[in-house]
Amino acid sequence: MQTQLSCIIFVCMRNTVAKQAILEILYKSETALSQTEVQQILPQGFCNRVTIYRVLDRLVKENLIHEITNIDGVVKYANCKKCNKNHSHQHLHFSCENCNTVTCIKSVEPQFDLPKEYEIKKINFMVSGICPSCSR
Amino acid sequence: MQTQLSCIIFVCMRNTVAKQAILEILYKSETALSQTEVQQILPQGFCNRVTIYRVLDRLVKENLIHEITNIDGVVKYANCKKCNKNHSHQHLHFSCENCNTVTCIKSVEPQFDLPKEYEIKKINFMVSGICPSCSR
DNA sequence: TTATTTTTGCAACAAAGTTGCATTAATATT
DNA sequence: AATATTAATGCAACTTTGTTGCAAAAATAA
Repeated sequence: MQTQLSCIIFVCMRNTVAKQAILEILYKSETALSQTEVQQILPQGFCNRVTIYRVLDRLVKENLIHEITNIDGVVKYANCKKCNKNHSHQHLHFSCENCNTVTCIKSVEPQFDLPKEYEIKKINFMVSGICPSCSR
Repeated sequence: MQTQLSCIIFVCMRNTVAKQAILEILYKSETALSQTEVQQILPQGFCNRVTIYRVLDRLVKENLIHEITNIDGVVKYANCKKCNKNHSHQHLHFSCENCNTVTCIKSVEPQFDLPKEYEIKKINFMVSGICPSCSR
């Protein structure tokens, strides 16, 4: 099974209305979105909030989106449009205290060396402050 | 007012029993601790959990400890023993999926350049996986 | 068209964290 | 040393985020 949606091709997971809608929202969004924010964008009563959580989980597993834990602890999701193929997600994320948006800064990948005894599975590089639009 | 406690000198905040105990726990700990973990170390019924949250907040304001948002969204706190004087907290934190500990790796400070339009206030560099003790 | 398997909705729950307010404790003042 | 002041605490109630089990519905496969 293989289905085409606006920007990308995906396989494996069932192609439900909820999945299509949520994926489309994330691919159109310039910023990372939380479950709550996705729900606010979806038409009222479109689907249950648990469904949104579950769809987001599956999209992560399929490497179509990635998870970012914001500095306030809330998880946000961003599309993998310009992410590296290896899905390390080492790029920086900026969280604006003012407008409360989280943005992927895919051009900035902080470099570091960790002793090889550490087995790295996930990276979450988060910087918060005031974003360019809010600071002018 | 100025009081001496085991490792450091602090000013300003009232020197309560709860504060002393919590600060001491954090200065003796090799790993970052959550509110829940601090509570488990304190003697049973030592103080209310809300008090722990509030003491932790105040210790952060006084730059005696720093906040780390773990990859699972839970906030942990670590002492500032070997932190830079500027309190940027740019060092890496490692979260072990296995033993669920978060450790400051103060010797590793990932480097990056962000356009100056971004006003940086907080840094949260988090890497998760398997720590050395769990991987052997 | 039917069988199979995944997805969804619902209700209930859990964990982390916050708030308001009255009481208590620390510090400052006299 | 006694009292006044202000900060810290306890308690109860609440909010938000996220999770789980299970029956019903929807996708896909046969």
